[in-house]
Parts: sequence; structure tokens; C-alpha cells
Amino acid sequence: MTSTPAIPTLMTAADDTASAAVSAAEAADGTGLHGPVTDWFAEHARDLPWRRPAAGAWGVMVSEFMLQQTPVSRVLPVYEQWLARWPRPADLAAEAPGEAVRAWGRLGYPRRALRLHSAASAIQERHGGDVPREHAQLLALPGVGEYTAAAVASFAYGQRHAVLDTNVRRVFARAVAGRQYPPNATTAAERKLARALLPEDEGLASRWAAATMELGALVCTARSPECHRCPIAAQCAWQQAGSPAHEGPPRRTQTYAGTDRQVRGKLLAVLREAVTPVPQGVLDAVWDEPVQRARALDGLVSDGLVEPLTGGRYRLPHA
DNA sequence: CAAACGTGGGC
DNA sequence: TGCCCAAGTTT
Repeated sequence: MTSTPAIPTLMTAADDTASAAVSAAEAADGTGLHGPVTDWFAEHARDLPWRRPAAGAWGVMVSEFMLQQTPVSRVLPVYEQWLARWPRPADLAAEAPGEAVRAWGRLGYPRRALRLHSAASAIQERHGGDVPREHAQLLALPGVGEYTAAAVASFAYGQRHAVLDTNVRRVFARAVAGRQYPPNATTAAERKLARALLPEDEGLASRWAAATMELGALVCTARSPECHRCPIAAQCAWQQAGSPAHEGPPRRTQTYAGTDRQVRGKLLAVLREAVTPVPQGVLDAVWDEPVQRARALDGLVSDGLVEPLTGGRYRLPHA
């Protein structure tokens, strides 16, 4: 290392110490963080099915859809059944979308099931049935955003991409910016930092992405981080600052009880279990407030999650 | 860019 | 009990 790559700051005066710490560590392995974090990962990584070589790019992609806003423990059983039933994108694409919604079970955010089905169809039509390798082509698939495109390219194909999920953002917020939590929405500064911290070597970059994510999931957790188990605790800006509590606007929380979302969930739960079309009256029983109930059902229909039939009957979408 | 979008487990 | 949080994307 003869030169020190520029490490962007997170743009606040409070981050001077963090920037200095990272810049100083540059002399070692690029950041001083790569070795400790990837070594820790090599020893402590969970043996998750989508990390096994047999999972393939499709397995990785399915897992990424399911893991969006959803804990690993709840994904595991659904993932196994899904891959057993639809081992390739073509297998899913050949099914009615409603079957994807049904198999999604209670994972939540069922539009993901619909989008995964659409993505499988797009893969079949545009990419000959193989999950594309290029970031731009991944990003063009339904339900694939910035994070998922980078994750599939990195985890499935070993490419060098900044993978910025909630875990990584929290790790960087603490280790580098010295803050307890990252901003509510991903910022340009965070993207810049993630790119700057990315190891040059492709293989190492891929492991780094998975390792920082795992560190955030297992050690540097939101509620009660276990800093005594952290491989970079000694270099952590937040630790060095005395673990200051979060400042600024409260992190946005979502309400659920009494919302349309809850009603949609109840309606769809009935339709998932039904083998034959469901009469309006059965759906009416899940929620007593008629205006909200109708609005929720309309929403499900316009989202393509529910198909209205003649005679006021409904079912999961067949095409 | 804020808001919508499910569900369940932990503390 | 009730709030917080979980590998985001879309509009």
C-alpha cells in the first residue's frame, strides 16, 4: 500500500474522529477492518441453506426476496419448500401467480411473492431461464432494488459490489461514523462510504459483504449489541465515543393495528387457505367495518394479489 | 421523499 | 402489554 484511498466522511463534524481512525487504518489492509471481519465470518458464519453452493443463483435470489424485512428463522422453512417445489426459475414461471402467493404463507408483504413470480417469468423470457449476472439486468427485474441486485451479484456470482442493507448500514454507522443508528433512509454518503470500504479484490469484496452483514445480524445488533464479541470493537468509533445514544429525529416506526394492511392480511389469509373460490360473505366476516374492508379488498385486487370472479367470488390470481 | 406494504418474536 | 425490530421495494 503506497497510497491511501480517499475515505469519504459522513459529513458531520462529529465524524472527524471516525474518518481519522479509518484513514490511519488504511496503511494496514485498506481499512484495517477487512481481516478481522472476514476472519470472524470464517469462524462464526451461520450455515444457511442459501449460502451453500448447491443453492445456486436462483436459491440466493429466492432467499433475498424472502429475507426482505423478514427474519431468517421465519424464512428457513418456506425457503426449503419453495426450492423443492420450484428448483429453477422456469418451474415457478410455469405456475399460476396465486400459487406463489399461497406458498408464501405467512411471511408477510405478499406482493414479494407476486414479484418473485414475475421475476421468474422475466428471467425465463429475457435470460433463457438463468438468473442474470449483471447488476443492471438484475436491477431491471420486478422486486429487485438496489440492495437485492447487489446481494445476488455478490453472493451468487462473487462479484464486487457494495451491499448496503440494514445490518451493514448499522455496522458502518457505529464502526465508522460513531453513531448508534444509521439515518432513516440510505444516503449518498453511506453509499460512498460503502464503496470506499469495499476491498479491491473481488473474492474478498464478496466475503466482506457477507461478513459485514452477518456481523450486524449476530453481534452488532440494533437492540443490544454484543461488543465484547465484536472483532472490530477496538476500532469502533461508536465504542471509542462511549456508545452515545441516538440523537436526532426518532426512527420511524410503523403502525399496524387497525390499518388497511391488517385487513388485507386477514382477507388474504382466508384466500390462501381456500381451495375453491371464496364468496363475498366469507370475506366480509374477517372485518366488520365495511368501508375499510372494501378498500382493502380493492387494493388487493388492484395489486394483483386477488382475482375477482363472477357472482361476488374471489380467489388467488390464476394468470 | 414519505408512506404503504405483513407478520410474529423478543424484551 | 406494547413497542421495537427484521437481508427492502415501489409509488
